[in-house]
Amino acid sequence: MSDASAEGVLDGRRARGDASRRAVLRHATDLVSVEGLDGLSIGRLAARSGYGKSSIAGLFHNKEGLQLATVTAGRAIFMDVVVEPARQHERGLPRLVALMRNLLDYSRDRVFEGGCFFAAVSADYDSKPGPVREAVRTAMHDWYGYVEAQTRAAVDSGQLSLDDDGIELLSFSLPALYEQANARSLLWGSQRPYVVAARGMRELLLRAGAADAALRSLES
Amino acid sequence: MSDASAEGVLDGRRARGDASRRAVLRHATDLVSVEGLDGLSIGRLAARSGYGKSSIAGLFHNKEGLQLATVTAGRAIFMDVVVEPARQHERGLPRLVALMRNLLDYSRDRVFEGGCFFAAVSADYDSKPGPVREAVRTAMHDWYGYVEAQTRAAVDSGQLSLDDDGIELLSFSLPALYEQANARSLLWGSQRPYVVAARGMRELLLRAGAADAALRSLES
DNA sequence: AGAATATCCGAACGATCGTTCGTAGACTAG
DNA sequence: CTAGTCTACGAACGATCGTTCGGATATTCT
Repeated sequence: MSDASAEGVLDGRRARGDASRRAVLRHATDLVSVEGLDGLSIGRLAARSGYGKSSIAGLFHNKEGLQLATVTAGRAIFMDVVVEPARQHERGLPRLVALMRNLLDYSRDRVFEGGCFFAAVSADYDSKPGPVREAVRTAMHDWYGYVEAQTRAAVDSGQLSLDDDGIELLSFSLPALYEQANARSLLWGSQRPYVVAARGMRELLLRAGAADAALRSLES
Repeated sequence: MSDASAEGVLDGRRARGDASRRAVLRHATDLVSVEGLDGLSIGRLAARSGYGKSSIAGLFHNKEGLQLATVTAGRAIFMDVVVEPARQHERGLPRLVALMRNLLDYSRDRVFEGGCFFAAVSADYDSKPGPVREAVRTAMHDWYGYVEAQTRAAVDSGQLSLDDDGIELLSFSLPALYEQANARSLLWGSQRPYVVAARGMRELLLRAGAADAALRSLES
C-alpha cells in the first residue's frame, strides 16, 4: 500500500531513506535550537546537510512533516540524554535529582547548538494552531507530567513531605529554575546561571524535606 | 544636517512622521510578541497597519531600524505598565512585591497579544550577533538588574535577611517563576500558572524573612 | 519666491521561500 | 525480466521577503 510504516527492517530503499532522514534531522535539530522552529528553512538545511532542496522536501513530504519529524527527533535526543539515564536511579527523589542534574548538564554541554531544544521550540509555537503546535504541546505536557510524577513518587515514598499544592509548586519551580538558567546562560554566554539554578533546586528540595545526602549530585 | 534627532518639538514634518512611527510600532510590538522578533515582516506589518510597505521601510530606514525601534517601544510599554506603577511604592520589599504583582498581571492581561514581550524577544535573539541582539541584552540586563537592586534594597532596609548568595538566588528565582507562568499560560491557555507562580514567589519571600503583611498583594 | 527636508505611495529589483515536475538510479515484488 | 516503489537531483513555479527608485505632497528654512 501507499503507507507501510510497519514494514520489516529489510528494505534497502527505505533503509537508505531512513539513513538520510536521520542525517538530515541531526542537522535540523541543531538548526532549530538556534533559529527556532519556523526559522528552519529547507534551503539552509539542504546547504548544511549536503542534500538537495527537493530531496529533503520529498523525504518529509512537506515542511510541516519536516517540523514534526524534527520535534520527534529532538524529543528522542532529550530522552536519551536527560530522561533515560535518570531511570537508572530509584523512582522518586533519587530519580528527580538525577533528572535535574542531567537537565542542567544537558543545557550546559550544549547538546544542541542553541541550548535547550524545547526552550527554542516552545517559544516560537506558543501561538499559531496546527499539528506542530500540538506536537510541541504534547512533548511539554509529557515532560512536565514526568517531573510531577517523580515529585509525587518522592512524597509517596516518604522522601519528601508535601501536600498536593506543594507538589504542584515544586514541580513548577524546578523546571522554572532550569529554563531561567538556560536562557540567561545563552544571553550572557556565562555558566554561572547553572550554579545559581542548582543551588535554588537544592534549597527547594531541602525545604521539602529531602535528606541532604540525596542532593549530593546537585552540588558544584 | 542629515541626522537631527535633537530638533525642537515644532516640526510638522517630523511630527507627522513620529505619529506614524508610533502608530506602526503599536502594531509591531503586538506582532513581535506573537511571531518573534525576526518573524516580524514589513509586508505583514504594512497590511496590518494600513501603511505602504515602502513607507514603513522609509520611516525606519531598514528592517534593523524597525526591530530596534520595536524593542525600544516594547520596553517603554513594559516600563509604563510594570515598572513605573511600582515606583509609587517604597523602595525595597514593597516595590519588589509590587513589581512581581504588576508583572503577573501584565502577562495575564495580555498587554501584548502574545504574552510577555521580552519572553518572545529574548528567545529568538539568543543567537545571531548584531545591534538587535545587543539591544535585547541591554534591556534584559537592566530589568534583571533592577529586580536585584530592589532585592538588595530590601535587605539593606531590614525587610529581608539574606546574604549575597541569597540575594542573587532570590532575584534569579522570582523572574524564573514569572517566565515559567507566562510560558505555561500561553501553551495551555490556562490562568492557573499565575496562581502557582504567585504562591511560589510568596513562599520564597516569606522564607527570606518578609513580613506576611507585605505580601498581601501577591495573594489570589 | 525658491531650495531643502520628510512623508507617503506604487512599482520594480534580486533573493529566498516552499513546492512541484521530470528524470535517473537503486531496490523489491510478481 | 518486468512493473512498481523509493530515493535523489536539477530546474522551474508562484509567493513573499527586504530594499531601492521616481514622483507627489506637505512643511520648513533662506
